[in-house]
Amino acid sequence: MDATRWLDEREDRAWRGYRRMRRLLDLELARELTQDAGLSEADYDVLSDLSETPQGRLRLRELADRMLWSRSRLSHHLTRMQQRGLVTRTECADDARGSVVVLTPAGRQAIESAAPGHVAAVRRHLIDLLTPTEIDALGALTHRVVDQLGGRASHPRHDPEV
Amino acid sequence: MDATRWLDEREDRAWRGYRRMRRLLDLELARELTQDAGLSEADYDVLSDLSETPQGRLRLRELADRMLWSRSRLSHHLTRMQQRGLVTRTECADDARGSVVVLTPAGRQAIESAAPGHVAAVRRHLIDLLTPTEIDALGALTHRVVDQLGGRASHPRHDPEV
DNA sequence: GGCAAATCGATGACGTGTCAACGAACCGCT
DNA sequence: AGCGGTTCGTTGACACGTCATCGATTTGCC
Repeated sequence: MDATRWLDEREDRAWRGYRRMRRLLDLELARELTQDAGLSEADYDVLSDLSETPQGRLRLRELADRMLWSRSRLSHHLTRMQQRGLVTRTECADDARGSVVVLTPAGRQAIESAAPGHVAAVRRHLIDLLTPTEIDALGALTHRVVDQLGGRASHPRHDPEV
Repeated sequence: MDATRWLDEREDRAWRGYRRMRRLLDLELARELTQDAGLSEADYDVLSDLSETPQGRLRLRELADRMLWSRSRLSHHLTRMQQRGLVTRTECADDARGSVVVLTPAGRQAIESAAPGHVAAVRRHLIDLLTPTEIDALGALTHRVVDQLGGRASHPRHDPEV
């Protein structure tokens, strides 16, 4: 019994479009970002999240959760960013296991000078191409999907089982 | 003159939602795919594109272009898939430089048994969560963005300049 | 207090993607 | 036919992500 409900024409169009947009948008934004600011998207996201905190500092675990990254990935990536002088690691006061990621002046400088161009690129290639209605629809739809996928769970879920 | 037009609340909601959905949806679909079919998303896409051709064969260049992959990436990936017996390489009749990727019976078997589950997952986590209006909006919006980014161009664009 | 279980972050091995470079073949022009 | 420029696909080195594992600590429970 092949009861598979394949995608109809409209669904297929949406799905293929989504995947294609996903790929092209990523390539282009990454390209402009490295070219204009010497940062990867990963770098940008780390710096961005850090700069949104009052102190420019976050517990490693907290940062990983916000970004939906594994701690391992973040740890590796921070090692590289640290070598470039964008962030530093500090001991965590209230938990001797933990470490705190801190934005360096150079890091803050980097994100602040990269942000305007990046936002402009996001506008140029996505936001400004949509109608207000579409913006709202996209916001609604994506959040619904995220909620359904359990947006709060950290990423490397060891399957809490049932 | 900091004339940067930052994202307003709605735009920000759409942009963050998109990125979060992108990440979570990918993780979940990849997880189910490996678990249920022993395939990565990359494997699935390669097999899927191949199986959509009448002969189950495509010029390497052609496949790379369709997938928006670099030839290098595809070549590396095919080497691995070939070792697993999912595809083979054949010489190209009308161009001695080229090679043709061919779906093996095992490869066809793999995609055919993986497809129903994958489509079901796409429905469960995305398509079936959207209203018909949203489906159409998503289709329209993504295609517009893709067109604007020059959807036809192969990926490693050596900037045709101007 | 004391002990098992869980959490935190780092690390090494490995799979995968990117980039630059290459040889081979094709194309267009003379 | 010959020659330069281009395209095809492969390869090796390197950057990045994942997974399993580890030591150190914290937490929960008795």
